[in-house]
Formats: sequence, C-alpha cells, structure tokens
Amino acid sequence: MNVRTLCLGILSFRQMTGYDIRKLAAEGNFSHFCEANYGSIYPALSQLTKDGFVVFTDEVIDGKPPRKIYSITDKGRSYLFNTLNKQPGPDRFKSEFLFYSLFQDKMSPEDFRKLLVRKIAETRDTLESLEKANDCCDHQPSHFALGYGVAMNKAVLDYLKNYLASFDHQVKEADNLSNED
Amino acid sequence: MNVRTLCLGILSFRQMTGYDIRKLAAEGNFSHFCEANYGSIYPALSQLTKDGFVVFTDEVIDGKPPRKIYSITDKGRSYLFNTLNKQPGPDRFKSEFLFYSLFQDKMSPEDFRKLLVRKIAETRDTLESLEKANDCCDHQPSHFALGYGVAMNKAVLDYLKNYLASFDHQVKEADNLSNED
DNA sequence: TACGTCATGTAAGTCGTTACATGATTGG
DNA sequence: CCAATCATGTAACGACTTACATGACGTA
Repeated sequence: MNVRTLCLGILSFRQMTGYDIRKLAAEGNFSHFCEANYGSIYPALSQLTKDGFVVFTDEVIDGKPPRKIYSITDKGRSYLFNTLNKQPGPDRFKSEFLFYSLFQDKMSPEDFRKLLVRKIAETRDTLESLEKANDCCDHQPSHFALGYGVAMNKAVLDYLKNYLASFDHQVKEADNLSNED
Repeated sequence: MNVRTLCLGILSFRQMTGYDIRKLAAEGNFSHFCEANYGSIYPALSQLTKDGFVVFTDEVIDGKPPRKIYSITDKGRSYLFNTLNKQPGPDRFKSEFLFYSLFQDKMSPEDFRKLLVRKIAETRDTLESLEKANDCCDHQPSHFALGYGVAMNKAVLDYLKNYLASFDHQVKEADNLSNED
C-alpha cells in the first residue's frame, strides 16, 4: 500500500487537504497501521491529480492560509475498489526495540531495564490513545481497525510488564546471592 | 535499523554467509521484526567490509558452490554496541489488511469474510512457526523476542476469531430478517 | 530432465525520508 | 512577541525492491 493508494482511500471517506491527510496518517485513526509525511503526500496528490483520480478546489478565505481541498473522482473510486479486490500483502512489523533486546545480555541490567521501562510507557501511551479514539469512533470499520491495534498493544503491554517483573526478580536474586558471599 | 546494522548484529552471534543472513532475516528467528533481501544484504556486506566492520574468508570446497564467510571485527563489534546505546526508534506496524478492512462495508460480506478467513489462517501459521522456534530456542534474548511475537499474534488471532464469529452471527440475523419478509 | 536449494551479485527503478523554504494566523 | 498550528511544496538523498544474470549440486 503506497502513499498514493493511502491518500485515495482516505479521500474516499471525505474531501480534505493534504495537511488533513497527513494528520490522519501520522497522528490519527490510521497512524497505527500506516505512515506518511508531507514529503510523500503532496507528490502523491499531484500524481493522483494528473491521473484523474482526484481533483482539488482552491479555497481562498481572507485571514486564512489558502488551501487545496481534494476530492476523489469516480475514476479514482473505481481504481481504489479495484485494487481492494486484490488480496492484501502481509502485515509488516519492524521493531528496533526487539533487535536491541537481542543483545540484552551484552548490556548492563540497568541499561536494559531502562529500555524496557521506556517501551512499556510508550506502549501504554499508544494503547491509551487507541482506546480513546475507539471510544469516540462510530464508523464501524475504523472501530475494527482500532480494536485490532488495541488488542495488539494490550498483549504487548502485558508481555512487557510480566517480563519486567521477572527481570527485577532475577536481578534481586542475583544480588542476594552475591551479598551472601 | 538499516540492513547494514542488521547484518552486523546477526554476525555478532556467529560467522555466516550472506545467504545465511537472508534466511534468518526473511524466514528465521528474526523475520517477525525485520526484513532483508539479497538485494540489500550483499551491498550491505560490501559496505561493512569496506568500513572494516566485517571481514570474510573465501571458502572453496570441491563439489560445493564457493562461499564467503563473514565475521564481525572488533571495530564492527564496538560500532554495533555503540549504536545499541542510543535509544531505539519506535516499532513500525504496517497493515494492508487493516487498510482494506476500512472498506468492509463497501465489499460484499462474502469478500470480506474471505479476507478475514485468510488473515486468520495466516496469523495461525505465523503463530505456530513462532511457537515452534520458541520451543527450540535456548538463547534467552531470542526467547524474549520470539515470545513478544507470540503474544502479539495470539492477541490478533483471538481478536480476528471473535470478530469472525460476530460477523457470521450478524450475517445470519440479517438473513433471518430478510427471510421473514 | 527438471526442479529445488545453495550461493553471489548487479542494475534499474521505486519509494520514501529529511531537511529546507515560505508564510499566515492564533493564543498565551 | 513567541510558539504553535495551519498550510503547501521541493530537492537531495538514502534505502530498499524487483528483476535479472549466473552457475553448481542433489534428488525425484
């Protein structure tokens, strides 16, 4: 799913600006399963315009920055639903954290613990914002996608919290042993 | 975490060929949180060699294809542990499936159901292979990383199975209603 | 004999990131 | 007045994907 298709999909819900698209894709209800920056969105919108998949109207209002409001065309819509008929590629998960964790026995316990604690906080934040979005949301398909993210992050949070507990337990035991010497 | 660092990390466990690295990164115990193909691994290894982070020996054995066996150098190891001291970037999750699911009310129930069923099968497969790998594995950090994947995929599988059940239930009810007409 | 696996690599192209450039408005 | 937010874009670069190119061995 490239940025062009992402934009097209988002615009199929309602017309909006490139700025709005970026908000949804990088901070909003779509951000937990996709990504897009200005640097890819604006060129994508140009291309989609060239292809006739979207059109825009210039909105110039006094006292506001001028905006381009993009809408999907019939051609764009049929292109979108056509690609949606193909089967989706596999989910992709990339975790620098997990890569780092492979070397936990090469780090000091304090360093690895920090890593864990930070990750737990991060996951908790993500989870909270997904749950909040899920509560507000009445669009059923978005609800499904948000719930997916909630389920995933809950599981990860549990896993990490358990691991932290057992990690602390182990460190404590090791301390006790060394104190007995 | 670019492919160069990934290769360096993998080579810090043991010496191996580019072919082996690809296996680990695309099919093995690392594949659930990273990706790499030949097309990125071989150039990465050349670069790492130039930088003095790895060295290789040519292995030429009669009746076997010649291989280059790469090992990490001290310089490479210290570079690796240096980057490991920085804090890791956030996990990235991309799901074409979730994107597609946003349009479930625009598809026929049969089409969306197929999507769900396929995803469930896929998740079950991933989960099984992670669990199998986890059973065999005695390297504790890998165990942690695999467990993370297991937890995530279990949660997703549960979520999808529940959703499928409620989906089928709804479709059935709708059928009953329309039959009563 | 044909296919799968081992094994290494290149080249073209796609795609996206980061940083830069600009400028207006709003709210503290 | 300063910072944040709204708003659009470009350019350079980096990174990875895909397809191509090659070849040997084992096995069914």
